[in-house]
Amino acid sequence: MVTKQLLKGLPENADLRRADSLAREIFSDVANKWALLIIEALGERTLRFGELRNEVEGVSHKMLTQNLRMLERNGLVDRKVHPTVPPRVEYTLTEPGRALRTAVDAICGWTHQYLGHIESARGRFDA
Amino acid sequence: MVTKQLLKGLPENADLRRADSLAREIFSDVANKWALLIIEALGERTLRFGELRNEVEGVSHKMLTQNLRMLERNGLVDRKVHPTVPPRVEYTLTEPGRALRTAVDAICGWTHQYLGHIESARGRFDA
DNA sequence: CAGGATCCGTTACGATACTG
DNA sequence: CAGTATCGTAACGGATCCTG
Repeated sequence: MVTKQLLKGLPENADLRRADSLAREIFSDVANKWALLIIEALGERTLRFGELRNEVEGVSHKMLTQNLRMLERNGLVDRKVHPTVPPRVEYTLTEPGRALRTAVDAICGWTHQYLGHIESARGRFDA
Repeated sequence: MVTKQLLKGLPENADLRRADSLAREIFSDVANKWALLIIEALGERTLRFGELRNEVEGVSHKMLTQNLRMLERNGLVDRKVHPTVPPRVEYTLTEPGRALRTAVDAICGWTHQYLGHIESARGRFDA
């Protein structure tokens, strides 16, 4: 997908190329720090905007809304607005979102597993 | 890891907080589009700089070198320079790199699996 | 409380030119 | 061929304003 397909521009591959560019687009959306951290923070829970802001350490108001809109647009999170005052907006991972989360979990697990390994690699490189 | 730890600044948690910030740093390094695409492109193979540039579609010379340095520094890729002329530089995933690749594979698989799902979600959202 | 809009500095990125 | 350096532009991202 992600790597180069050796399509020679044959007409019958038109939809294949379209799917490929769509996949690339989705990958670009999803493969960014804040999106992945938000997905990880949501987990199995339903969280309000403010709660999410507390959970995802370091995220700004702007980045949170921006990424939440993107995730909602791609159908990874469900956004439920309660028409109260003050407003209450809850976010939950959808099924595709939860499916992606298992991959994010793997990355988080990997990070911890190789923490020491990476730290010493850095030490060697920086010398 | 990634989500907020409720550490109250107790001295005995100093190293825990350090590990956490390191984990965050690594996560930020790794959770970016180009890094993940490079890891995916390398796979089990050993590739030269130019080959990698062809495999990772759309990557610029600059982004490729920049991300390769970063991955090398973190010990995810091994860089082997052959002292010939013209120079020949080969890149290979290390064991930690291959471990991370399984997670990247999962994301790629996910992308394809939910492609149609996401496309229709977008259609609904944009309406 | 959620979130849009604006301003503004910082970084990412591509293009180009130059070295061993 | 691989890599560094520079430069100009575009996108990112944070702070701060305002609205329902």
